[in-house]
Amino acid sequence: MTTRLHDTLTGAVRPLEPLEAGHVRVYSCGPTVYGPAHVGNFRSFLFADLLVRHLRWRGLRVTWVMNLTDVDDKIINGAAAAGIAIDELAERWIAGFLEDARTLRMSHPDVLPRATEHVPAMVALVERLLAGGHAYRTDDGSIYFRIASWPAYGRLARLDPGQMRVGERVAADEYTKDDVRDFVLWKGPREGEPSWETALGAGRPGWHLECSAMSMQYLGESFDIHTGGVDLVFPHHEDEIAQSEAATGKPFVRTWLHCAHLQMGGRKMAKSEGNIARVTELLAAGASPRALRYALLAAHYRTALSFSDESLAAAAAAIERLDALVAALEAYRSDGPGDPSLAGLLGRAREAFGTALDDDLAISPALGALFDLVRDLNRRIADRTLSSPDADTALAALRDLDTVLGVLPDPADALPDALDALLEARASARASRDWAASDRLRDELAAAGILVEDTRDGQRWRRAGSPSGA
RNA sequence: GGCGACGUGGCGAAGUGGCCUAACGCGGGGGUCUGCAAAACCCUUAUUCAUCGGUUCGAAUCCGAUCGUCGCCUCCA
Repeated sequence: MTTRLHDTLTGAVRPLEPLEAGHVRVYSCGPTVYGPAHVGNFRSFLFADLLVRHLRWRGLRVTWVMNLTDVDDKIINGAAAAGIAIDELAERWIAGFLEDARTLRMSHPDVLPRATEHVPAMVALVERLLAGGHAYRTDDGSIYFRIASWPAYGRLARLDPGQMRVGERVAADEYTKDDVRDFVLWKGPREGEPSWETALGAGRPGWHLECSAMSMQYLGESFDIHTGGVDLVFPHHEDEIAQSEAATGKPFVRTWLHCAHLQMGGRKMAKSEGNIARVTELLAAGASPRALRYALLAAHYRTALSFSDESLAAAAAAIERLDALVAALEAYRSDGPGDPSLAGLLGRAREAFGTALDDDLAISPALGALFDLVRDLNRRIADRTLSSPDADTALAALRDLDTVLGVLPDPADALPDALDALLEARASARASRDWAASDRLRDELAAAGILVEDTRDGQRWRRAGSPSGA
């Protein structure tokens, strides 16, 4: 069984065949660190995370690189507005990004290269393009890529360069270039902007350049998968292909993966639309991190996903269902002989789950398989057909699937002594059938975020997940 | 003006020629269990897949038209 993925360039769903057997190289366009990322940005990061987790779960080695764009117009403007250096602004929001990523349980990329630390590699790339006749200088010290020198331009985005409405919504460029469609590789020095002294002269790199230079530095001139949001298809990735392939003469990326937009209020979530939600704000409003992760992951990556209070609440409820099962399995005790049907049940669930994700990361049927399993396990718990070891086996199976999803609660950590004492007090109150005391202690624990439930195995507890921003 | 995606129950979302009188999650209604509660389980909640027409023995799934929504062509995940 091989994972199949939809490639934007060819429009086909094809089996993933890594250039190096057993080792997949993945590059993901990361954040521009001029402010906090919104959850729409995180949809694309988490979809890449899902991809990486799934490939690793399938036993493949994955090298995952995600860039940090720490120099561009927005950062320059933002730093100027705040009266600080661009480095300072970038540092602040890199820290913010990493914090949000941790909160949302995103796997840590193997490399998080920063653009400002890779200027020499970018300069070298531009030199190759100049030497090959694919780039030219202008009077202000800028260097542009000559689209006319690259006939394949427009293939990724399926745009006909002749039909492009370039310039219509863009004021006449302040830089002078031969053709309005040419894109900048290197921006000449300007007053008040950071500048690097390089073999190309003074200036700073254009945005598209960094991804080509850094991806090729860490993953090779040809690599397996490149991910990003659909809004990067044009011009960003189109330009990356042109400058990379024109420089190396080799195919740049084998498979292009693009996730659709996260929508809020029926429109794409975007700062310019004013309809954004940020991780820290949502958490402050009471959202649970795992519910947020689930909400961003729960629809197929190539379909628009709507985000709302309702979707977050639904995600929180789904997470609660998983939490309740985990708590039930952890508390389950039975000396019974065990359930002979369990192994088959778990095997079929894993099979269905994996098969779904192999099909271009089809998350919906994968979640369907997961929740079918949840119901079947709950039934067995209610019917008490499982043995204690069976419960452990089932829990391990759930945790195995969760290697990919990353939404189950952490293994129950110890409670503070004070709360532990309340639990014990409640247990003895129940033993003496002192319902008033028992109920009062249950309320106290609930107020402390601990949900207590009574079963024939005695009372069991779990931490309350914050049910969305209710 | 060009290119593209999509329209499935109260909401979200699978399914792309017969096993679909349509998965899964959320929500609603009824029930079981329970000291109470919670959780869980059971039953129920679309004879229907934007509309119209066509192809086919057979269509949510293919074709055409119409209406509607969203996205890209510009910084953008």
